[in-house]
Amino acid sequence: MTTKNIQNARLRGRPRKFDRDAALTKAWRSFHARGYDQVSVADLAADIGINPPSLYAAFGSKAELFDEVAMRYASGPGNFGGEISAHAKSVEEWVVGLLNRAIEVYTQDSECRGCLISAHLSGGNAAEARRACEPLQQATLEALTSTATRLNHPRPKALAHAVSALMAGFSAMARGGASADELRDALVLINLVEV
Amino acid sequence: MTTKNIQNARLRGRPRKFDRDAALTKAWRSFHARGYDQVSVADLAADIGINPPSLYAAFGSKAELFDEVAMRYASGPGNFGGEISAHAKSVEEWVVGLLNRAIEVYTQDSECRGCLISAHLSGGNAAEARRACEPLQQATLEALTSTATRLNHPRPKALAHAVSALMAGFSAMARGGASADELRDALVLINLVEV
DNA sequence: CCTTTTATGTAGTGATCGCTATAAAAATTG
DNA sequence: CAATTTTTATAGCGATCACTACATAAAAGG
Repeated sequence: MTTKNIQNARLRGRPRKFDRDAALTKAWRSFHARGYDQVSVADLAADIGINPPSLYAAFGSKAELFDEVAMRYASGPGNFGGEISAHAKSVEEWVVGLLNRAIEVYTQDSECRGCLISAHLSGGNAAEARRACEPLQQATLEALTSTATRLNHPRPKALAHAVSALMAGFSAMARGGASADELRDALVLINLVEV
Repeated sequence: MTTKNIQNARLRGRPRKFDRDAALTKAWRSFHARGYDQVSVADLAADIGINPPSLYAAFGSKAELFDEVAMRYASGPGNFGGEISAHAKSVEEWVVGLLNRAIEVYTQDSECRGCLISAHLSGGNAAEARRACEPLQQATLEALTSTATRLNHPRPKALAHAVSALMAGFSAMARGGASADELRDALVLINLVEV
């Protein structure tokens, strides 16, 4: 490590023509909207406004690009539960807040509906896409269990599975075209009991 | 219609080498296990034990084969809710019976987990597969609404959406590897209120 | 200036995709 | 038997896939 990898360190060669971060956002939207298998490398390159060799130089491969997109999503827009979980004072407040927020997030963008991770795990996508999403889904399940434990729920793992199932269900419904109102109407009928 | 299309009427040409019904079952298992996009026509033909031209002669195209598989599934193993809905005497009995049965069905076959229809709607599968599943999912939602109405639930559409979301969630969890016990433990924490 | 380094655009690679042209095989019909 | 009908297997179609070899362009270092 003789040369520092500081963000704005001027690199030697020809400067990159495109913004790597904006490219990741474009790729994310395509993957989220259509799914890993339905987005070709040519599609991605065209969306970003570059040619395939530039995409490979910047991201390695389609699978590695998806890895990066999925991790970015999981710690960004897909992590809406983090703050809610951290501030919740009771199981009821937590679960109601989380599920209502999920409904909002899953329906607010008409192109990118539902959860990117859930969609790529439950559907029939390529093995490399599922492999990228599995640890992220596992981390979410562990975070839910941890919060349920902190809030003194008697069965934290079962509650985490219940919340996870509901979020996956809302994601699937949202991707199938259900509106936020329809999902909210459904949610008010669902109670998660404490024993 | 001079010649009757009776099932066992001897047809003229060379007899078919394979059993069409057994072929549909093989195709169903492949589509269910791996998803429409991950199963090639060559895969299907090899599973059935025939060559691609025989598959096209019998089923028309990959999309039409999937159509037939999906409709067969929706009126067969995917229709486990029909009997439960017909016999239920109360909303609670109905919903609990339906969801427990869904957990069984979605986890009993280690290769074909979850719901074929839900998986192809929520994931990123080809447009032709989604198009085949949409009316089947819609029919299920209408059947749920109808039963909720018959059982005098005050908000039948909302309850149908809630039950549908839970089933889609269990399907996604099952496809992600959740066990029947984990899903049952989650289910006992979920109550669907009547108002 | 020249060298080095990195990114770029053109133009492909081999593999696989869904699908089919063609002719032989296997049955019924007359 | 020959004619007709349908299925079969072989072989390969054009299109698209993820990916890359190659030469050039654009920057920094010396």
